[in-house]
Amino acid sequence: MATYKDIQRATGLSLATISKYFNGRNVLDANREAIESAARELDFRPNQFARTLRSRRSRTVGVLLPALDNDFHLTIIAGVEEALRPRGISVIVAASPDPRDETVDLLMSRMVDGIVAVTAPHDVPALREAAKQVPVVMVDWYVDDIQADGVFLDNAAAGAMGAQHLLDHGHRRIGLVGGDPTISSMRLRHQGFEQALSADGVDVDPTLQRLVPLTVDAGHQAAQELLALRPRPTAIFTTNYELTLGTVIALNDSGLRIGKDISVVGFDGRELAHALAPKLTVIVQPTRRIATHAARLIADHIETHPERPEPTIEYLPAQLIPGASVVRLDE
Amino acid sequence: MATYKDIQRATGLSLATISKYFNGRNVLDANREAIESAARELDFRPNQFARTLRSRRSRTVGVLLPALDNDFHLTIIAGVEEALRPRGISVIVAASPDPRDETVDLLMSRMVDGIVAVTAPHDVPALREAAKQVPVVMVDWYVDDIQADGVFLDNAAAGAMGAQHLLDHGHRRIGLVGGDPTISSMRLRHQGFEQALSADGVDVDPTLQRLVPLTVDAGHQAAQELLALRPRPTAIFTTNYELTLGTVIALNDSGLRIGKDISVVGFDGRELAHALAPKLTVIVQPTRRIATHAARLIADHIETHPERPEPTIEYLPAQLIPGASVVRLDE
DNA sequence: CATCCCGCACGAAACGATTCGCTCTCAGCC
DNA sequence: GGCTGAGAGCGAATCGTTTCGTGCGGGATG
Repeated sequence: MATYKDIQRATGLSLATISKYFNGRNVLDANREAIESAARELDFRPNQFARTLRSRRSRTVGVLLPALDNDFHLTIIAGVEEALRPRGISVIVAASPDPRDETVDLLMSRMVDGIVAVTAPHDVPALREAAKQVPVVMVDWYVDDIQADGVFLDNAAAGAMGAQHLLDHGHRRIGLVGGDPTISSMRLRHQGFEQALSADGVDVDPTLQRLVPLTVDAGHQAAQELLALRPRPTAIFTTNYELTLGTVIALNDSGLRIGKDISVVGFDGRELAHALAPKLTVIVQPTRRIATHAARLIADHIETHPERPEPTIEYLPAQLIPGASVVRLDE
Repeated sequence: MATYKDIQRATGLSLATISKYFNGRNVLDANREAIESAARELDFRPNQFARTLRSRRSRTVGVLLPALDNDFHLTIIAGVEEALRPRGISVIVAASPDPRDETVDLLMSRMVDGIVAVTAPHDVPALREAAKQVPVVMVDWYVDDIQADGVFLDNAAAGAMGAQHLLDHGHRRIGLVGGDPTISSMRLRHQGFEQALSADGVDVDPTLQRLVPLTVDAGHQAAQELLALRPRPTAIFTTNYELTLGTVIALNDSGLRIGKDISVVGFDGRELAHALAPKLTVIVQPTRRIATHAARLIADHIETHPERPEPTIEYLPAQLIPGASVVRLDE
């Protein structure tokens, strides 16, 4: 690998000038050309590690995740990488299911210039520290008392949207398969759901609700329980993709026909929704755009280094993709 | 951030000794304890960049991908990261849809210790170069004439498996929705399919085959074309997830009932397969295990540095997950 | 015409580790 | 008792950049 020294030998310029060139600062036209041709000749690329060591900037951002086993998290990585690549910023992935802070430390020891954090609560102390040193953007999971930007789905509105759609079709006895309320997004979707019911004068009935871990199996079981109730709910709303999947499987197994015998509004999984017959009506979040926004916030911070204005929190709206899984109930 | 110098100040040891300790080499017990307590005290973590600059080892592997928009690629990232995390190796993601080699160069300039390459043909020249400098493991896409390990699905067997399952159920007129044969995996699945037919004495009929780009829309259209044939194929085999999705949608739209009026064997998408009613019979590849194997090969190379034995190529078997989408044809 | 800047270039000192020779100690052995 | 060699420590050089403090030449200014 060629170094500045090789370029120096070829051009006669000082290392400082060469450095300037590669950092986009002004250099005499003649020198610029000399450097460019030498660099081309030598197939030169600046050594990132030397750069980072000296300048303490790595042009790398870390994506911090609790796990890597679901589509949401994977899509976040993809979106961030895609948004940052054109700016010449690399992405380093760090995931940790176990409740230790060392993952954040790992990123910090790699001198990331910023962190996109889809974090679970256990990482919070280290993350709070990290946020004092580099820009942090929170995604999906809300954390209090932290100097960080955030990009979130408007979860309450998403929950309300699902409920409202069912209410508009005449449903009053609506089952909910929701997630553990210690997860902020799940809590908010649940709240939105209940508020929409109340606003329409429908009593909130806790026996129709199941708040469970975010797995297919848990969703499956929760849906089975709801189906066993008498009278049965006329509709089920699920607030997470895995739960939706479990619910759909439970309904198929039960012999009930979605969109005929029972109505369903699912969450995320546009592809799945489209492939089912009848197509599933779902609330989808703009995951890719969430990632892109987060990446943009980070990149802006990195490029305009010192100034750190007040944290920005963005809420992106969910969207209802109509299928044929909701029956209109005539009174 | 504390440095070796701070530890030196605290312990009175030389930098060389401290370095030894942090590289797992032997140090007197007394010194070991002194360093450990000083490090704890100072919350010390060695600076990765200084390390890498000097030692030319980064404890980082690059994952090179043509895109980040499908489940296979994302799962590869996840699997590699998960397998490497316990070994203290980080993952850096590089994706590039456009036919330039600079992505590989990016990884090399980040001094990755190895590359897991799910690459498209355009990256090949740079990748070949890279393979001379660091261990490379190819995944999914086969590349000739390269000094690299490989982990692949046994694609021919997978293709044969799908065909055989349909043959065993009495199907003779089997439509194929397959992928562009310039993609090695697609070509092999196709070949396996045809060989299974021939071995069973069934003529290969090109009019029943559609080899198209790997998108839902292309699959949708290909399936529509097959359905328009007279006589209609009694079964369709798809050799890729996106194609499966498109085919299922086309079948639903057509009003034909999968598992009654027509049989289907899909590819990948275990979740989707499970949620459909009736469940879809699919051939699935062990994507996560492919990633894990690739990661292990890389890690082994990294940890036993100098020796580079003959390339290892591993083939992992696909698995047939039975659903209820294949009818038994009685003659 | 002397003066003041401004834009660039330059040499040298970091950045924080690893590594290359050496030196020192001490145990084992004939 | 002297010789040998293994094991561990040490100082100094080094990796490839960035950055700081200067110096220099020339156009604008009064």
